[in-house]
Amino acid sequence: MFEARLTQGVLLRKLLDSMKDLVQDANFDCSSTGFALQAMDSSHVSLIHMQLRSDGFDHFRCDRNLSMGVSLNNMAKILKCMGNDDVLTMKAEDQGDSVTFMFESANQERISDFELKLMDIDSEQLGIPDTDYSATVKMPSAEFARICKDLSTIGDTVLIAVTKDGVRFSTTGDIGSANVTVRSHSNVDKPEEQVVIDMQEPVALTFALRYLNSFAKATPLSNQVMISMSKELPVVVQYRIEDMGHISYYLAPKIEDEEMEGDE
Amino acid sequence: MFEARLTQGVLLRKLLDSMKDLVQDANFDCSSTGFALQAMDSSHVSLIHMQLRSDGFDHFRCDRNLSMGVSLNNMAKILKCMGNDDVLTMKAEDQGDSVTFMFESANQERISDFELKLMDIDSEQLGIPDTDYSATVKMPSAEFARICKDLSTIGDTVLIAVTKDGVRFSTTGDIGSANVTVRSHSNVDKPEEQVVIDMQEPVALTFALRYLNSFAKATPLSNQVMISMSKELPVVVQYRIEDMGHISYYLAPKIEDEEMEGDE
DNA sequence: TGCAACGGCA
DNA sequence: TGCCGTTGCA
Repeated sequence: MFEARLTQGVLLRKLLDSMKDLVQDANFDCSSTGFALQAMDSSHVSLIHMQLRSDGFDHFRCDRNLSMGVSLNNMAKILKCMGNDDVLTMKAEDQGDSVTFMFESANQERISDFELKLMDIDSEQLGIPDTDYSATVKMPSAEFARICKDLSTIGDTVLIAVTKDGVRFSTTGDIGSANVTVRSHSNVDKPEEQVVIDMQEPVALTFALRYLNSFAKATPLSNQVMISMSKELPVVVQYRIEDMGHISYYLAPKIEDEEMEGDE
Repeated sequence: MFEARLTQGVLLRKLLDSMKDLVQDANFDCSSTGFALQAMDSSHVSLIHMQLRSDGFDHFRCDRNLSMGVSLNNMAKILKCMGNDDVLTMKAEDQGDSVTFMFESANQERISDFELKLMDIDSEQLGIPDTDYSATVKMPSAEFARICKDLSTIGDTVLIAVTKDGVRFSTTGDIGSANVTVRSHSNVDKPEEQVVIDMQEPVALTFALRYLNSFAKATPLSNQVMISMSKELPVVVQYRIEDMGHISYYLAPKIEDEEMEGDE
């Protein structure tokens, strides 16, 4: 059987809120390693990969590898019924057709359990190559979200250009154009505000803002986001979940990079 | 060229938010005097006149008079991308077809520039006669906004009647009628709450609440509003922008003044 | 479905 | 007083 206890149950709710708009149904893979999910979004353009390591849970038991197919929307609905400070326990039998979510309020005054039916879902598990990226930008997640949202009022795509000093987000649309430049900088007092650029060589790639805005739904999970890019490869937008794992989004670049690269 | 720097960039955003619902497209007139706009609303019923003096800017340069035609909606969209504490710089070439808005975050960590295409807009510049008004009421802008909003749930028009002691706002509709009377009073400790009436002779005029409610969008610009009236002349609803200028709205009275004047 | 105003909390 | 979370509207 599978049983996992998470004191910060709210984490799983945030995870579901950050995935359910992109993916309808998906398999959660439970193993002794942890609790993971990998899925393409409904339009088969972007890929989500989420992983919570077993040692991040307060209790974790998984006798046999288990693949639980769920409707992310319905699972999110159930997790909305959890109190903000509730402790979450998930349980599933090896041959069962459902998963149970138990919520315990901090003082045990209220205990709820919700059972969600499982579904059979075909899933192609894609191998994600472990790439050395040309450039990685670590920046405040809220700032990244804000930039993507702002630029979507002007255009549909964004050119992300990384140089060693900073990262520039640019777009063009009917009403005009926009550039937002964020400079690399550290602040010892406020590490959550730092912008760190780790660059082997400059990269500039164009992406559909629509997807980046969906990825930014994960902002509540971490106050920093890591954006990794290499020429002609999908960008990785990763939010680390402290002491537990991460959620990462992959999105292939648009082709017109070079054309736009010279724009101002 | 034209270049103007405003530390409180948020002021311009508030100005646009207060105009964009009334006017689609308009010309901003830049001159050594300052940055101004005058336009009729789309239904040609009311008039907006906004003026920011050059000395209110932190830097102001305008080599030649320039008339920049913009879509207020698009300009407002761009200004929404500005951070609340950002410093704003506007730039336009004399013969250019665009204006650039640059936003600098307080610590220069983030610099954005947005380019907005200019448009050719016919504008009849109306002369606004410098009238001595029969009565001027200065009152808290939030209170004026609240009264107009409240009265519009009852009726479509408001009779504003000024006597030396106070100002009465009255309306009538299908479900009943309403009067709100605000008394003149000063409070040395809280000047922003004072109601000052400067009256040569009593005035009572009727206006469409719909427009007053639009004017009240300027409430965030100032905590006081000045309402000036003379018999049979358009009312002026003016919000002062500290150390910089003002935005004023003009609206002609309805004709049925005398009929309603006796109403209670 | 996404944004804006409002109210509650820190 | 400022920020966040929620709710209501477009």
